[in-house]
Amino acid sequence: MSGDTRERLLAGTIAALRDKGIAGVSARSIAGAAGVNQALVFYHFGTVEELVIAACQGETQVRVSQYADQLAGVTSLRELLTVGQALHEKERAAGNTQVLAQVLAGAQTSPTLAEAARQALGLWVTEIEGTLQRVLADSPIKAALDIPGLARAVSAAFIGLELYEAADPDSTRHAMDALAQVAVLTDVLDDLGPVARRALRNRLRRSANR
Amino acid sequence: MSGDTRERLLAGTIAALRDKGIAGVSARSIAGAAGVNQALVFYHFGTVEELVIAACQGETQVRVSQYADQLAGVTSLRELLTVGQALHEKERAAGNTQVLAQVLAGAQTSPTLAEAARQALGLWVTEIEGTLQRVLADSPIKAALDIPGLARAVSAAFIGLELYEAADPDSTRHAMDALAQVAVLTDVLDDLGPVARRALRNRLRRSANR
DNA sequence: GTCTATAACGAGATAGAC
DNA sequence: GTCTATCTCGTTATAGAC
Repeated sequence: MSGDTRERLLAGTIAALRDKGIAGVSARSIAGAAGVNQALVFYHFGTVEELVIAACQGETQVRVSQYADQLAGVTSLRELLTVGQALHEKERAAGNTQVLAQVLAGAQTSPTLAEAARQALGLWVTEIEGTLQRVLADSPIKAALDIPGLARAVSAAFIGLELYEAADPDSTRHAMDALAQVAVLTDVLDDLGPVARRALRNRLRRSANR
Repeated sequence: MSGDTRERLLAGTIAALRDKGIAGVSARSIAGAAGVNQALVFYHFGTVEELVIAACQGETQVRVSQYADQLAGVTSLRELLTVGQALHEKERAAGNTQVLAQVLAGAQTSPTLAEAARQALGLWVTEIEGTLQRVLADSPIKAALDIPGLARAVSAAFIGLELYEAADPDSTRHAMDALAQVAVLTDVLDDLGPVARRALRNRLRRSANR
């Protein structure tokens, strides 16, 4: 039953990454979590690193597509933040953002791991970028913002928050709340009257030229 | 020459953490980077983990106090972002934010490492929080924001960006630029005329009550 | 495809000479 | 305080029985 073993190993890798971090993953810890023999890691994936890469890719694809529908329904920045927070909660429980964060930490050492992390994060970035583009389509602040860059900043910020949560859960909750307030602020900006709107546009033009 | 060896080991730990990540640090790799005998790790610090904790604490204290002066001179959010970017660049070159990120990644496994990361990040958070408080003292957006939470979010975001940079340097640069634009936006908000200012205040009050 | 056994090596940590 | 030598264990990875 080869297919089943492969799946078990992939799931076991996610579990090991989540529970022990990048420094704690090994063929043995993965096999233990998967409930299979250690040698099968090498039979099916060649090296531990290849297995980690495969698990990270597969998991991220599943997760991103799972949230694509919800993100497609978002119409404001505040809604986006709400979805983002729900996402963060679920991901935290399932431990998948942790996986991304740990692979990213491991990417420091290994170029192949770095490439895998880049691609996995790229999936999230694409999704967020599209949503931002749509949500801000009619906003006066759109012209002032580099949306692709913003999507990348948001993605990176979530990774940082995920890591931070392990060290200081209370602080992380505060941080999430603060981000929600920032989103409200931009909503307010979006919602100004025509006079303020014009002032804003001028002010932005001045800033851009400096 | 005990003091010297301790220093070498602490510096070697930073270097090892920077170059090999949390998964790659070991008594041997640290001793190699420090140019001392492997057994001295245990003589001076008991365990590898204790050494990592000591190095992280010491390095962060030095770094934070090094930037305290610059942060004290900041008077606007945009300036803060500029200082932040310069800080990020220098830290990147010296590899110290990396150290924090890697320790944070390792904090998943070890409660003692988690505590060390919490304290180290707390030093940055305190500094940033104080600066934000000062910079936003006269701002209409101050009331709408949870500044302690914001300081934590900013700190976590920088950690995420630091990790991201290893995997995708170009994207990270874009993200940093986008963040600078967001700061400009808040500066604009700060700089509105009295009419828009009042509208903003009302709008924020409504948002807060929802 | 899956298992056991094992080779080869690096890890943390300690004992003891100097 | 520093070194060498060593113990014990966990690691990757492979060979070969089933």
